[in-house]
Amino acid sequence: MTGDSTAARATETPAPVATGASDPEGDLGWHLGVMLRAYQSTVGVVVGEFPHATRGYQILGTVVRGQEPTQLALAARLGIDRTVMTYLIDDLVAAGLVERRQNPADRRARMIVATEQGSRAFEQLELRVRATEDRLLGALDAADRETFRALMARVACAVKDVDAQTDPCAVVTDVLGVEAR
Amino acid sequence: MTGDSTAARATETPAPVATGASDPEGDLGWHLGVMLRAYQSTVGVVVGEFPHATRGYQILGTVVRGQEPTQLALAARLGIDRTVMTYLIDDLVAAGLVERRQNPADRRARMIVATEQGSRAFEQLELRVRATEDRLLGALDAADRETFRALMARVACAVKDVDAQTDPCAVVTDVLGVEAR
DNA sequence: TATTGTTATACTCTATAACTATA
DNA sequence: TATAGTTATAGAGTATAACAATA
Repeated sequence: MTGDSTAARATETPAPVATGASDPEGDLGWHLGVMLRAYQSTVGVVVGEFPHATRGYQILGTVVRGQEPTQLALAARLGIDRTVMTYLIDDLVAAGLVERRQNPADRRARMIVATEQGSRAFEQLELRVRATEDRLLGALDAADRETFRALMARVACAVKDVDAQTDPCAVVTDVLGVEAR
Repeated sequence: MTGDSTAARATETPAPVATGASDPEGDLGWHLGVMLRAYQSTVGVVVGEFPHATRGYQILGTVVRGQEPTQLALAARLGIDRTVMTYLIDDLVAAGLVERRQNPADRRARMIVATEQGSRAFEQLELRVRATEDRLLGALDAADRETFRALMARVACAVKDVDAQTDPCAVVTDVLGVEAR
């Protein structure tokens, strides 16, 4: 539907093209929004069977990888309020995907670990999610896609560092090594 | 439900690094979330004087550039519900940044145009926003940053096309339904 | 006293539906 | 009948504060 809206633009302003920096290419915020909405409406559907869709998937993924085992660390990493994290974990536990365990080193903190079912479910879903992500990046060929993912990772990890919430994109090394081990 | 979940994945597993695809580098959703939160907490502060921060800024930018003059088109482009757009425009009008005008061709539709004040405010803010965005991409040198922005634009525009909400990233040339590219 | 997690409350944002005025 | 916009209401999501348990 190409609406030939005649006489759209009002009388005075003659040149809609704005100053140099004003090209849409530079609208990073808009690009981010578009991508996130697309992500939610595609990946979100794929992981829709999970308690909280993309967030449940991300939590489970972090847990399966053994990163950030405590609720607070999970919340910080995923940008979720700790009071919200309680509910999310509740639902993941109810679904049998993760478990709360006591940390002998710090009895205040709960360690979140994936159940067998949770690990399997995540493994299966992850492939589909990756495929969906790739389709999301369909405008790029394989090489550009990898470049994009790498640049994205660098940016996100640096940002994470700036925020100083938790460790940056440190590769997973050891789970319980926070205190013991 | 719970209870007899047998030894979920406890201390036995020494290698938390998961299967091939499971490296954090590939977690596009997490990267997107990190970036968006960083965007909101940096650019959002810069444009904090605007009625609705980043969204007000994005709306005003779209209007200043002469894209999507009607509220519905604005809403579709920015992924905002049309009932929400009413309030947002209300506040932008109250702030003297934009105006609602009658479209003589279709008296149902309102055309949103930027006021002088709005255009000036946006021009000034855009420079600061761009600078903030660049700081957000600080992990990348100038060349990588441009590459990233370009790839991002390609992805977002293709996604937009898939969603078929409105026209894709047509370069702004003319408001009157001239399609670029 | 500070921290982790939980709960309850309140607030913000968004979606749903109904209504108007135009087409 | 369908579309653009507005308004009102309800819902989901989120943050704030108070609390208990532990450090």
